[in-house]
Amino acid sequence: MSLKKEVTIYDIAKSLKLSASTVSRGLRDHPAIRKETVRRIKEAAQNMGYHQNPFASNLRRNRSNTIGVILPRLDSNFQSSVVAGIEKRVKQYGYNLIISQSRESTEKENVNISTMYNSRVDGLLVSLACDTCNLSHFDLMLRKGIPVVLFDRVKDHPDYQCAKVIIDNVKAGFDATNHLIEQGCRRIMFVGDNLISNVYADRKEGYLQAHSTHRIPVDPELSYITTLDEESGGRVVNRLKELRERPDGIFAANDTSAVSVICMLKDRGIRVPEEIAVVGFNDVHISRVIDPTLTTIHYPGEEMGEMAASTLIEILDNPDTVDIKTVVLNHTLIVRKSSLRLHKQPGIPSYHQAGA
Amino acid sequence: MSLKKEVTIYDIAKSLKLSASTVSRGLRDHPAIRKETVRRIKEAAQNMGYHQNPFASNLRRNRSNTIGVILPRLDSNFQSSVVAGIEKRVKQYGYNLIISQSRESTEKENVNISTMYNSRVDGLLVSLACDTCNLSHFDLMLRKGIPVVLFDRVKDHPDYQCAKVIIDNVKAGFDATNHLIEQGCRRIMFVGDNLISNVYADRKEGYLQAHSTHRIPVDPELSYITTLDEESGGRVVNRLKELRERPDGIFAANDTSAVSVICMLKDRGIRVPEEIAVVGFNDVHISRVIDPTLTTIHYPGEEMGEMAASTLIEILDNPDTVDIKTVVLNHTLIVRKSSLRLHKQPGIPSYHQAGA
DNA sequence: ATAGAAAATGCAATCGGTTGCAAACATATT
DNA sequence: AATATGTTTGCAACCGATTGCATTTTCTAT
Repeated sequence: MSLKKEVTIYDIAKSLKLSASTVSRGLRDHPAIRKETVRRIKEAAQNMGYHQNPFASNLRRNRSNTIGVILPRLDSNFQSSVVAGIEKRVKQYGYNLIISQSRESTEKENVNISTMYNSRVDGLLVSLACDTCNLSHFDLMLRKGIPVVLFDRVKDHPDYQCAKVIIDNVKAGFDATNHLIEQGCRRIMFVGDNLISNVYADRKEGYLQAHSTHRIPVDPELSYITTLDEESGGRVVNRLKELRERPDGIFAANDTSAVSVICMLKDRGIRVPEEIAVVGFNDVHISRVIDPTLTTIHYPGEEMGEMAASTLIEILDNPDTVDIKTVVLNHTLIVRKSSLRLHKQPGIPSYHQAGA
Repeated sequence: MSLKKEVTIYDIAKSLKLSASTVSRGLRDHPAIRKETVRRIKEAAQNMGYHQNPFASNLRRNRSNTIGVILPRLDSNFQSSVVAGIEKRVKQYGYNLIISQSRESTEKENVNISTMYNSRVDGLLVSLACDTCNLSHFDLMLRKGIPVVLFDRVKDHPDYQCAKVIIDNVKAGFDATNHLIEQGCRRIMFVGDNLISNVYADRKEGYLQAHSTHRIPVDPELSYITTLDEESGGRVVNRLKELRERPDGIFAANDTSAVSVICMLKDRGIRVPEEIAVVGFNDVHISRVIDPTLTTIHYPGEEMGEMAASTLIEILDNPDTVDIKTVVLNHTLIVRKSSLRLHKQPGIPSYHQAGA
């Protein structure tokens, strides 16, 4: 297929009457090579159009310079901005990225791990599938000492420590629910996905804690678990009919669901926030566009991606000295119209725009 | 770092008292190897936990089994669903994926191409940055015979044929504009991004053609070029004030912009669609959620990704016999409320839900 | 039983860098 | 001038799989 042969370090060596080792070292700025020689080598490489062959290099060094990413889905607003952040940071440090989606299935996750393993990734960045209940399928990696950094959807491994980048979902769930309570809601529905996932379990925990802080009893009937997709609103609204008493607030654990809920409530002629106040989670673009605009928890996807990537790269660069940490990023409650039932109070702005 | 050494074909060979060549051939089902031997080899490989070392293999075969993807941004609804489609198809055929974003800059695009070249990708899938006006930075790849498949945002190369996967943007622009005209609009504003990009230029061409078909004069003042981001609505609405006569319809060349426009129009108390009808492009989720729901052009992102990947893989598998083709996917006009100014006519449903 | 063909396996070179260690060269010290 | 010390460079053995060609084994036909 290709006509021209690739230029190799041997070609450079020959043209400069040096050995391949010297060229190899020169190109990587090895201190033992004289500066002048390094200059000549790099100049020749430039002129001859040399490109390092990563396979040869990786084969010898037993390293791939590649980081693998496994996440539930790429076609999600939030997750793709995380990937954008990862890509940005990883490129900065000269790593490559290979990406695959688990489509929320532990089984596919497992297949992806094998693929990543076979591609000899140096490290892994993972946000777990919804129904992943333990990390045993990562043992293959972990036993080999390949670092795994988890972000957003995380779990603990009984034997290995993994670095994590998360937000405080309990606190965030608390903030969301607390806000609804302060707005006068007393029967608040929680809409979450699979509680195996830390994000939903923790958000629910925060929901419960807010109730107990305010000494408001929790009606277990008001917790509703369902796939938080674009159609979830219909299911939530149907569920309302089955309840003995209608809720006056809904805390949905993601914006997609919250938005869908608002649409369906409006469809049924239920006023938001007057009859039912709604709070979502994620602060994706759509929450600023829906009418009424959606009160939600903001957390920084791109930053989370960058942080996860930095954390992994730090581990790769200092495999022995670095300590495995958990980074907790800040979240913010963004109050918009979907939850505002009180008149504005002086000094308390009723409407915040999301930062940046 | 890693404790256990990897199992190699030499280990398998030793345990079976065969040569490494036979093992290598056996694992790849070479016809010269006796079936029984193949079975034994594969069994041993399985038991010993053998994983092929792709670097050794790639080094020798001068192939990477990796496909590179370059696109403007990952954190876009549409583009991430394209990637989802690519990922799905590429995995099916046993290829790896490396992904990078140009962030709409030709310069970054160029850097990405170099990186991809250095990683020795077997082929490239590209959606061009907005300001990319020619394909000369791909010469490095093309001269080496590395196939490049373009999707969505495409261009022609004077010397090399590249396969393409697109929609008929002229026709789509026509459909959108034609619909507005049929709804009674006579002064239709076109909002597009950089006309260097085929997608915007073609959509505008369709806009013009629709006018000429209906013998409606086009007021050049009504074409407005701006970055089609989440803030574009403000700029569009400001622009309205500068016009001698206000438009009665707006065709925005993507949904993000159309949605932003609707929000800003509502803000100013201008009724949609009664005073100004709006049509968008892409049919992203948000267009079903905004009030009024957005009339838009639907086109299949995931399918486009799958198609682009299939096309590339076909070229890779038959480098000599395959012919370089352009695949044109279907688009559909999805009529929703943002453009509906006429009373419903019997037999013509006024509201379509997007398929699937 | 045996030549000749066909099938199965092995040898050894190769892909292109990397790296421990030895060798060559340069400079400093006495 | 000779020794010691430091600086540069080269040798050669890898890393693990692939592949053209030679060799061995097995099968077929006479």
